[in-house]
Amino acid sequence: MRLATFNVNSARRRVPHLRRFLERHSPDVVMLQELKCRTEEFPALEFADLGYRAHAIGQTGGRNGVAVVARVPFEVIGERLPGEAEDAQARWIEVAALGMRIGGLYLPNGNSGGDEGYAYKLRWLARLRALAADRLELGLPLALLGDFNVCPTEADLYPGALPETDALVRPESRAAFRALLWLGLTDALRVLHPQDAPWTYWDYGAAFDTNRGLRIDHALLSAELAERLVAATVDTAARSEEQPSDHAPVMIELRD
DNA sequence: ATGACCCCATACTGGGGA
Repeated sequence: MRLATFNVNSARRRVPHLRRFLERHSPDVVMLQELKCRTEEFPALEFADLGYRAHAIGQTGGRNGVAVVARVPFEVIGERLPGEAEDAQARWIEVAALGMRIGGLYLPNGNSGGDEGYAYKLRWLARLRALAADRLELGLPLALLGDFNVCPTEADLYPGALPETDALVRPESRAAFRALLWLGLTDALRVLHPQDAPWTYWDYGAAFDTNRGLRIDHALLSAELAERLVAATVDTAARSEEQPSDHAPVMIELRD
């Protein structure tokens, strides 16, 4: 079975790209981020003829937004990350599918909004860790897929691509990411490509042609799923198309 | 970092992204 995550940077603009991705790889479940539309504006019917059903969590104002697109049955478990009252930002979706629990997430960037913007990012990471710990305690096979907005190590960005003060590489961001791994989660792309894990994001402009990117979209797997992991890839074809997202899809394959 | 991106919206300029 194949699971994927794709930050589309506008769901409506990226319908052709997502359709081509679905046709190329036939993933069973795809978690989307940065819909940049309201729930009712998500183009769910654009994928129905390919056999996919969708559930979107949009947001007013053209910000954030996450969704699941799947060709297998799924149940939506949650639409907001627990732990913070009145969090209006659409950054989390949890589904039950294929006998596992799948979290789709769009972590706050943390570079805007000053100190409070970065504090919100760190709180979000702590809330994510608490949720993951709970699901693991229940014994649920868990996959966390999404745009984490964290380069876990210096190997996860083109040298000098970001200043040391950037919220994607700051020590507190990386420590919070490691704290997720300490729960027993496996970074799928890194474990299968220990020396040469590919980027998942390239800034618009010359970054893709010169391959100066970042690895910020991740698939973290609980132990039983990591034992079934046979492939983890970045679909760079999606990034090389016309009018692409600045992210490429990350896909993992698990033994049935 | 953003003249040299892109996307959205209380739009013809500004905020957010990473």
